[in-house]
Amino acid sequence: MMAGLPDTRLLRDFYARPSTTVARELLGQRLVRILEHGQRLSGLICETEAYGGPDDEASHAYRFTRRSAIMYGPPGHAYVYLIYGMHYCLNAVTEPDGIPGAVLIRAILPQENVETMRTLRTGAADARLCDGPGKLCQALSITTLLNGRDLVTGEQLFIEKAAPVAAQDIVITPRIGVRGNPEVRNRPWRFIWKR
DNA sequence: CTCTCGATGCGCT
DNA sequence: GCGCATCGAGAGA
Repeated sequence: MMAGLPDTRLLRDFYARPSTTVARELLGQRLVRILEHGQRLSGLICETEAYGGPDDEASHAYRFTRRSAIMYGPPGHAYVYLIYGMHYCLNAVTEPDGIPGAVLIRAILPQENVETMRTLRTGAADARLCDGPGKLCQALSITTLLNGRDLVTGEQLFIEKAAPVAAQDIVITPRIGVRGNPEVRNRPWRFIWKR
């Protein structure tokens, strides 16, 4: 970025906080993907989930493995993984370096260059373009090629500060697809922006 | 609208 | 070899 120009990108300190705080505050922020040919795709984040470490059996970082290592590393990086052999999921790594955590981005409201997203998601109705973690990755052309990218300094994937979301417009529920003991299952770690 | 089910590759035990 | 932080198609209500 050019010195002297206003920078709206979320900075390292934003991510270096508890995962639940980051998950809540990511609502309303703008996820930006710059394609190889320079086209800018974006959408406002409207659904997130927080994931923890060894105290959270629903999290990949429940154990330290090669895949989950990134969640133990410095905040503000992308964690992208393949699920069910065909869909990708995008997370932002949270918590200070050494403390595991991440926020799964589950849905966005498409904003810029929606025509391109439609091309990447042929057959999907507009209302269904980006309303799931695998869907938004397909719409924004996000794959494991972007795993580990720095969201604070990178050029192809980052998050910009946008209008804050009022607390009254946020619905909080347990996370989707989580099994295991009820205490973990029922944690209110899913955040939805109801517009 | 709801429910069920198959696809498909890889990380981990 | 098992199971997955999912999606879309198809059936039924």
